Formats: sequence, C-alpha cells, structure tokens
Amino acid sequence: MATLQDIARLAGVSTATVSRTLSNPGLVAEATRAAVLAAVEQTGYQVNHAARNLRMQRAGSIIALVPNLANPFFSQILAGISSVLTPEGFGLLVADTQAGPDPDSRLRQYLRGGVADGLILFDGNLSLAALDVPDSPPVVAACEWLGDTLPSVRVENAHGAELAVRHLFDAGHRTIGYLTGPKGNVLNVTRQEGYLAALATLGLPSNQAWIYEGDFSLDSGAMAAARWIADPMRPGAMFCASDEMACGFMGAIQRAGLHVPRDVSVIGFDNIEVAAHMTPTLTTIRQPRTLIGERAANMLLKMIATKSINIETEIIPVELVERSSVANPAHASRALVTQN
Amino acid sequence: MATLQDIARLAGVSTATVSRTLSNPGLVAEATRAAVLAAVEQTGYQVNHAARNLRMQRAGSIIALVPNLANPFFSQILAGISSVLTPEGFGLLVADTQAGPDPDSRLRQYLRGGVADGLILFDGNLSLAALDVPDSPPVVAACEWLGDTLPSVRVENAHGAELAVRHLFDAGHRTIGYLTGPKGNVLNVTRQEGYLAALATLGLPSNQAWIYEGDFSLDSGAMAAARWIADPMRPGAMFCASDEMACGFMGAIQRAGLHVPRDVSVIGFDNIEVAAHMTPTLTTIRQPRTLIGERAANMLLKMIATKSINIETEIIPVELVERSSVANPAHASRALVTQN
DNA sequence: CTGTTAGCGCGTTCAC
DNA sequence: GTGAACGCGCTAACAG
Repeated sequence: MATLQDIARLAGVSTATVSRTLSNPGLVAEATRAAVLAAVEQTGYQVNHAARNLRMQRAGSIIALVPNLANPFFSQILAGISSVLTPEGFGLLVADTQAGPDPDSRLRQYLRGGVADGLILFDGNLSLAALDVPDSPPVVAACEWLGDTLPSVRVENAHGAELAVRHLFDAGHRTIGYLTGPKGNVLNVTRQEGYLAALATLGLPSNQAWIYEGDFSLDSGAMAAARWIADPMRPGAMFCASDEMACGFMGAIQRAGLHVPRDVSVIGFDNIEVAAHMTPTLTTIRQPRTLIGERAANMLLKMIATKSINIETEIIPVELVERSSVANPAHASRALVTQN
Repeated sequence: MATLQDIARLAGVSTATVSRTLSNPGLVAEATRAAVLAAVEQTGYQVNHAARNLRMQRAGSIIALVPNLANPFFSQILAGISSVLTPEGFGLLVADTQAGPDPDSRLRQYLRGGVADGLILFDGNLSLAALDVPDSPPVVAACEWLGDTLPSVRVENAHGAELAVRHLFDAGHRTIGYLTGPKGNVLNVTRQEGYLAALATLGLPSNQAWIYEGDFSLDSGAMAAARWIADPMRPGAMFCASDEMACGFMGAIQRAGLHVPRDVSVIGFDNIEVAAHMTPTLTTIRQPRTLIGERAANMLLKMIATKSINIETEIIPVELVERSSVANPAHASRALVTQN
C-alpha cells in the first residue's frame, strides 16, 4: 500500500506538497501538481484515514444509535442520514442499543474515544446521565428525545394524533379508542396526550377502557384486536400509535370474520410503505422518515462544523393520508344490513 | 481528553506500562496495575481509536455496502451483522451504492484507504473489476453475488422457487405464473430458473405470457396485478419473486373487486414481517435474514482473523411458510359460485 | 510556491 | 516487571 512518502519520492517533491496537492490543490503550482497527480494515478494511492483522522483529531464518521436495527422504521431514516453524510465525506456507523448488555455504558464508549465526530440518538430510553461526559462530540436526539438539554429533531406527534382523531370524528365516529405504544415511550406519551386533547376539544367522552396497550409491533396490534373483539364496550374506531400495530390489528380483525372499516375504522401512524397496499388500504398520519434523517444529519454536521451546541429543536410536520380504512359508522351499519 | 501520557504521569509509571495494563494485564505487577486502573477510573480515560488503529494498521470496523439503504429488507440483515460485530469490537459502517454518482469508484474508495477491515457486499450490480485492487481487505458477497471469485453467503433461491411451484401444484394449480424481480438481478434469474425447472419437473406447461415483469417493489406488484386482470389467458396462481410484490399484487387484485385466494392464489418470497398479518395472510418462502447477516459477518471476521481468502460459499436454507393466500382452484370456483 | 520540522496518541521492540 | 525510544501516515505551522 503506497503512502504519502512514496508519492513524494516518486514525484520528486516533499510530503507536504503531496498533502497540499490532495487537500488544497490551489496552493501548488500547475507543474508540480501534475507530477504529484501522475504519481498518485500510477500507484493508485489512497489516503490512510486512520492517519489523517489522528492528525486532524477527528473520526470521519458519525454514529446513529437506534433501539432496534431490525426495525424497518429506521431503514429509511438511515438512508436519509447517509444521503447527507456521504457527500460531506463522513461515514455512517450504526449501532444497536439492544445489542450489548448495558446500553448506557455503550453510549459512553461511543462518546469518548473519538469513535465518531457526532452522534444521532434514536433511543429515548437511555439515561441523560450517560450523556454527561466531558469533551463529548455533539449529540442530537431524533424522534425520541430526552429532556430539553439536547438539540433534537422531532415530529409533530401530538398534532398527528389530533389529526387522526379529528378525521375519525369528521367521519362520524363518537367512540374512538387508542392503541398505545410501549409504556413510557416518549412518542407514545405525546401521541396519547394528543389523542386525549383532541377528544376533549371535540367534546367526546374519553374512556380508560378504550385505551388498548400495545408496543408498536405487528403482534401487539393483533393481540389488541382479540381484546377489542371480546370487549362489549368496544369503540367504533381505533387510532393506532403505529402503522405496524394498525396492520396487525386489521389483519386479526378480518381473520376473525369482521371487516374494516365496516365494523371498525382504523387509522395508523407513520405511513409505512405497505400502508397503501393493504386490504383495506390504511388511512394514516405520514411522518417523512427520509426528511427526519436528513434534518438530523444536517443539524449534527452544522454543530460539528461550528463547534457550537446551541440547543435548537426542529419540528417535522406530519399530514393525514386518507385511504380506505375509515368509514362513517352509520353507513357501515347500513352496508352491513344490506349485505346480509 | 485524557491520553495515555496523562494516565502514565498520574500513576507514576511509563506509557508502556499503561498500555500493557489495558491490553495485556497479565504482564504487569498487581500493585502497578491497581495504580494504573485507579488513574484510568479517575480520569475516565478511553483509548483513542484513531491512534490505536493507525498503530495497529486496522480500521476497527467493517462496511456493509447495500444497493438501497431505505429497503427494509436489509434492516434485519444489518441487525444480524451488528450482533456478531459488536461483541468482537468491530463497528458497522453502512453505505448505499445509490448514494453517490459512481458506485464502482465508491467501492474502490472503500477498499483502499483502510476505511474498513472488511466489506460485505449486497449489490450484485457492481463490477467485478472494481474489486480488483491490490492489498484490499477481504470481501464477502451476501445474497447477491458476482461470479465465483468471491466468498459468498447465498440463499437457496432456486430451491425456494421450486418449493413455491410445487406447493401451488399440490394445491391443484396447473397454470402458474411468475412475477419477476429486476431484469438481470441474480436473485431474480435464479428464482426464475427454479420456477421453470419446477414446471418442467412437474410436467406443467410454461408460458412466456405468464411471466410478469416486476422489480421487487410494492408498486411493481400492484402494476402487475393490473396486467394480470386484463389478461384473458392469465394463470390461476402467481409466484412472486418478493413478498413486497406479492403484497402489492394482492392489494391491487382485491381493490379491483377480486379475491385472493378465490380468484388467484399468491405465494411470495422472503417472509417479511407483515406477511403474517395481511389479508389474506401470505404464503411464502422464508429466508432467514438475521442469519444471513450473522453468517456473512462471521465469514468476514474469520477471513480478517486468519488473513486468508479461501473462497467458500455458504448456503442458507429456505422453507415454505403455509398461510392462506393459496387455495385449490376448484374449491375456489365452487366457493365463488356458492357465494354469488 | 515549496521543504523542513514537529507532533497527533498509541503499541511495541529492546534494554535494563 | 518496567521504561526509553521509535514510528504508524498524515497535516500544519514556519521558514525561505
């Protein structure tokens, strides 16, 4: 493997000149530059990143810490991050907080040691204390945030919940349930608050029994459906805190011989790709995942470049995507009668 | 940020001793070791990776190069990779061949420069020539492979296709179509060969008109459904080269007022998570994605450790997952008659 | 415009 | 069992 030295020798110049030619070509004369580039071409030289990074006191990469890499929700976000990092010459390291035994200590490890120049945090369950290391690289919290001490990229979660409830209301629903995410999860808490606030605004009753517990997963949606079916006081519409749960819920409902939206209207949150292809197609709240990744990456890059840590918060808008999993309950009953 | 020097000074020993204490504790006396560790504890010292890597001539990470990071198919594979890399102290870099302008040159960049100690390739469209760089770190091709010059982790694609066709045959189907992946894609080619081979084995007719073109995506599945509906000679069953397409296909079929499996049986490939929750639930060929990632990572680590490049091929088994998107066409017709 | 020099922080010989 | 010294490959002052 050729080094700067080799190129210098080959081109008959000093290593400094080679270095300059590669990183700041304007500073070097036309002729020498040509000689250097020729030598580079000839040897197929590539800079050694470890050496450059050591010298420049940087890592050349940023790290995304997610709660579960296997969750497809993050794949599009990672793509967004990658798309802004790559042109800037940064690598993207990914790590899973669930991979090791102690998430907090792993976080510490990443913050020290110069593994990365910055960190994007997607796990709201980490402790703020773990972040408190001196001289740590900048950190931005994305999607899930921890307190107000970190710059963050968030989504209009409460607003999304309100849009969902309002949409069900407009469709004629007066009994609207909520299928929750994991207990304590920030996203879930915020969406649930939005749900309750919307009910209050619309003068609708809220009922603890209409809140079904889930954990964002497909299976938890299916399990909630079983409870919904068995519930004599079940609501006529369900707002699910994630599309995956909505999907699991609808599937189980229909396997039980019931029908969406005839027997229950369903609305999700996320707008995952399959939402548009399910039967019925799923009405949902879209959160632009690529954009979330891009914004988080940009925010982090800005912090790295300016070496400043102004704690700003960027809010990503959501929007209702109307499809066919929501229907007017009166019409639905009528259709039911007609059909049977 | 504390360095080895600082620790050495604080503990009253030399930097060599500190280094030994951390990487080879057995070589150092009990008392001095305690002193060093105390100093480490006190300062919260962490080794500087850039320096260590430079000294040890390694990168401390491996890189996964995927054709499209946003594709959720890879998320579970990445999780598998990460789960074996993390305990071994390697980081996982991810990169998207579509991110930049020239995929091949980006590949070259990763192979030189010591960015990573190894590379897992998921994109079969890269050129083999780009891989031909001297002193490049080990590379393993996963899922999609290029020639036989690379160690690879593959899935029983042809066998999976045969399982699918056989299953449709056993259910009573005699006209079986194939919804393809992208033209030229290795996975698609192999699955199509398996499909044709199975038809031949079973003495079934093969018909060019029953081969519908797709590209693995949901949308291409939906578009194929439109063509299927318009086709007077359409087959009674479709084997789709990916679950996403099967999903898009079924959705469009049902939005058109037809019914799966009454009007057409559908079988997919992958066993993505939603497959078990769709309406109807999707019969498919399972390929264990986490396992693929784990195996590829292990193979790469072994190559890194032994510095050898024996070109082995690991084949990951697939299996049929029976659900409810396949039915006997005779029964289906009868049901149709009964119902109307 | 270019060369000389001096480290970045660490692991590792080679003495003692 | 421990310390002194060297260099991994590179960039950034500082001269000239």
